[in-house]
Amino acid sequence: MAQHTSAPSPAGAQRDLDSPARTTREQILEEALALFAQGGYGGTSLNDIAAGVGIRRPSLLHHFPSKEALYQEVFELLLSDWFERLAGAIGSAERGWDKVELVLRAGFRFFADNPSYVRMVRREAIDGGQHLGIDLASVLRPSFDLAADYFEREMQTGTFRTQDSRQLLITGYGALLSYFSDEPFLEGLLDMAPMSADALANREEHIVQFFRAALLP
Amino acid sequence: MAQHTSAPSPAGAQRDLDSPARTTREQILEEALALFAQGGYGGTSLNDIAAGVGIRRPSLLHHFPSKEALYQEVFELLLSDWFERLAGAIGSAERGWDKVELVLRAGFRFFADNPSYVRMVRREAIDGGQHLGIDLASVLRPSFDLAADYFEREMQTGTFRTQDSRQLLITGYGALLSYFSDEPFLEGLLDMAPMSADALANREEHIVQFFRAALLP
DNA sequence: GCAGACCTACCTACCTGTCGGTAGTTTTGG
DNA sequence: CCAAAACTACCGACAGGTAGGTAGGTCTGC
Repeated sequence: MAQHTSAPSPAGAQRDLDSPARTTREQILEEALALFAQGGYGGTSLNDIAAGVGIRRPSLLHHFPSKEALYQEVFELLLSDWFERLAGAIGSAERGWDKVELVLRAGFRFFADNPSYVRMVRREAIDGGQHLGIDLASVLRPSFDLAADYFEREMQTGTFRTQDSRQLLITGYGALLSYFSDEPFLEGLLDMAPMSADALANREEHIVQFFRAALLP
Repeated sequence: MAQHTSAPSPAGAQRDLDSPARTTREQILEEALALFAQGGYGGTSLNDIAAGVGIRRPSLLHHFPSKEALYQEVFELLLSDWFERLAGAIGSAERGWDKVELVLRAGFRFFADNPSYVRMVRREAIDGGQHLGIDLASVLRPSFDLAADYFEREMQTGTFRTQDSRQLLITGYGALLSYFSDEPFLEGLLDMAPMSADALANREEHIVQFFRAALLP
């Protein structure tokens, strides 16, 4: 809330031209995202983040009042990116299985593009939102309920097999997120790097095919 | 290694009679499991663990040489419990879907009985085994490969639908673990407590039914 | 000249692990 | 049989290190 909207740049003028010239604030957010995702809240020090940006810790604290405030802002950025990216697929006019596949693929690709997001969300889901002012579950709950309603409607018309829609969503959540959040572990379980283009294509097709088999009568 | 083999008890005499009278060492392991699962390695201090047992930190370090050694022993205990509990289901003589259902249910119930185990494993999977001498993936890999072989054989005989067996296992892993590891998050997403008997029964039936639908032709 | 960005130096709180010592029990040997 | 020796379990105090956060000064660009 109360977006500072990139304080230093005059009025958001030519931002696309000098895109590599990010403000220090943006660099901090970027570095913080990567490190929080990698090491969690407690496992990441402000020194690490500052060093990654190339400044000292007090300079970082000039841009953000505290570690917790920085973490919250990273998380808010994450959530707004998430909603923005999935809005198209969710709001699409498709029906039945086509829409599910659309959302599934959009989610998968978003997570593949932003594995750090997945790891941060997963950590927060495990911890139960200790470092977060906002409650992750209450933010996601409206979408969750809408999705459950969608499945139930399609089940009643016979488009999908009848089953517990919320359990289905939880399973989908687990299938989508686990691959990215547990990538360091899967790395040792598979013969190929989980984030390679080939492996990602495999995974996406499997998920789509798997859910189609479970949903269509 | 170099097992001390329960130093205090004289010669392992009547251990079953005074089972509630656990040794301090056992109490430490128990408390450490709960706290490591809840807060992770970095988020748990030896003071917290010692306080939970009712002793001071130096006394705890009398029983374990270091925090890392304690963590490793907790994890080894976890893994041996895991293998012991699932050995029956995995070694069963059943074939085809019946065996999959057996293992699925055995795993589910083991995790339901030991949610702390799931949370510790999940944290380790995310972190990639930073605090562990052993590598989780290499320990689990033989079972993983055996399971993949099993699925592939059953697919070739037409018992199961043909699909990527390793992707299938990863999806099963995600479906089973996520429910327990992310319980604090799911608590806010559902209307019932995820670990209540009703909710657990729901979840178990969903998983079994879901995988049956995806596997059977 | 002044505001924003950055710095060094410092503070307090907390962490793990060690040291020296104590009380009580077990082992040993004469 | 019993006292000396050894061992177990515990503790308070401390050392060394790192964390987040603050105070105050310097530099730079408008």
